[in-house]
Amino acid sequence: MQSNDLKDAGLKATQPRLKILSILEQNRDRHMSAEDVYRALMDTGDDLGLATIYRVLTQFESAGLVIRHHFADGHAVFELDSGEHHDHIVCIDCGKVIEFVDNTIERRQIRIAKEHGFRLADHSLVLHGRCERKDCAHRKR
Amino acid sequence: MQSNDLKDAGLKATQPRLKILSILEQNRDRHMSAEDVYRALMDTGDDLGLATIYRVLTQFESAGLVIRHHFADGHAVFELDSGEHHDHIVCIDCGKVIEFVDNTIERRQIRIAKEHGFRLADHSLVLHGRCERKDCAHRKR
DNA sequence: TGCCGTATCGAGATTGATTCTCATTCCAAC
DNA sequence: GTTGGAATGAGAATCAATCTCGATACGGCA
Repeated sequence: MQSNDLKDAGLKATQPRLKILSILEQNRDRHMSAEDVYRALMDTGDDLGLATIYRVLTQFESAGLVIRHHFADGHAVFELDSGEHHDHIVCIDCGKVIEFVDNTIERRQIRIAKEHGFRLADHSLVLHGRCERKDCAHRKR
Repeated sequence: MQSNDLKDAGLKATQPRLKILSILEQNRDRHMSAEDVYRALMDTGDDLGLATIYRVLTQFESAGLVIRHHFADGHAVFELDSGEHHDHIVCIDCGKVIEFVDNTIERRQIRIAKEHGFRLADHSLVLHGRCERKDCAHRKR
C-alpha cells in the first residue's frame, strides 16, 4: 500500500497523489516531465488538472520522494528517488534512462573541485547516446 | 578585427552582432544568459532589442561560435566556444565558471556507455560548489 | 458511521523566458 | 549612390510553470 509512502512523507494520501505516484512507479526506466505524467494519466482515464501535477511533483520533491532533473533541453523531468546517488545515461532517440555510479569518477570530481578551490556541493553528469534498440542504434541523424 | 570571425561563420558583420560578440569576449570567465547580455549592453549605452539578442545567440550557436548550456535552474546560458571540449565547475553563489578536462573521467565515460550498450554522442558534467571568494566560501545557506 | 475544519484540487489567469511576425533599416555588391 | 535581400526592433504570441481562489475531499473525532 503506497499510501504509507505519502503519509511517511507528511502528505495526505489523496487520489491525485496516489495516481501520480503510481504512474512514476510504472515508468521507473525513464524520467517523466509533468506533461508526460499528465498524458499518462489521461490515457488511463484519470483526468487530473495539469496544475495539480506540477504542484504534487514539487511537493514530492520537497518530501524527498522524487528528484528533479534538467537535462539538455532545459525542461524539468522527474524520477522516483531511490535514495542512492547516481548519474545517468539517456538515449537521445527513445528517452530510455540508465542509472550508474562510478567511484573513479566520483573521486576525481571531488579532487578536481578541491584543486580549483571549490567546496563541492553537488554535481550532475549525464551521458547522451544511442541505446542498443535497433530503432535507436541504427538511426542516422 | 572580430568581424572576420563573423564572416568566417557565414554571418554578416553587423553592429548588433559585433557588440554581442564583444560582450561575450569581455565575460569569458562566466556564462551569460540572453538577459545578462541585454543588460550588459544597456550598461554600455547600446540599446539592442531583446529579440535580437536571442536571435543572434542562436545564430552564433548554429555557426559554432558559442555553446548553449542549461545549468541547474533550466535556463539557457552561453559561452564562447573555445573549440576544445571541457566540463564545468560553477559557483552556486557568484556564478563564476571554471572549465576543466580530466582524461580519467573522459575515458571512464566512454567505457561506461559501452558497458551499457550505448554509443556515446555527447555528455555534460557540471560540478556545483562554492568558490574560494570570501563571500561564497563562508556562506551558510 | 456521519460531521467538520483544513488541506487539497481544478480551471483559468498570470508570469517569465523565449520565439515569432512583419514593417523598417542596414549591409555589401554592383 | 542604388538596390535587393538579410537583419533588426517592437510588440504579439507561445510555452512551461506557477499562482489564485472557489469548490471538494481527507481523516480525526463524536
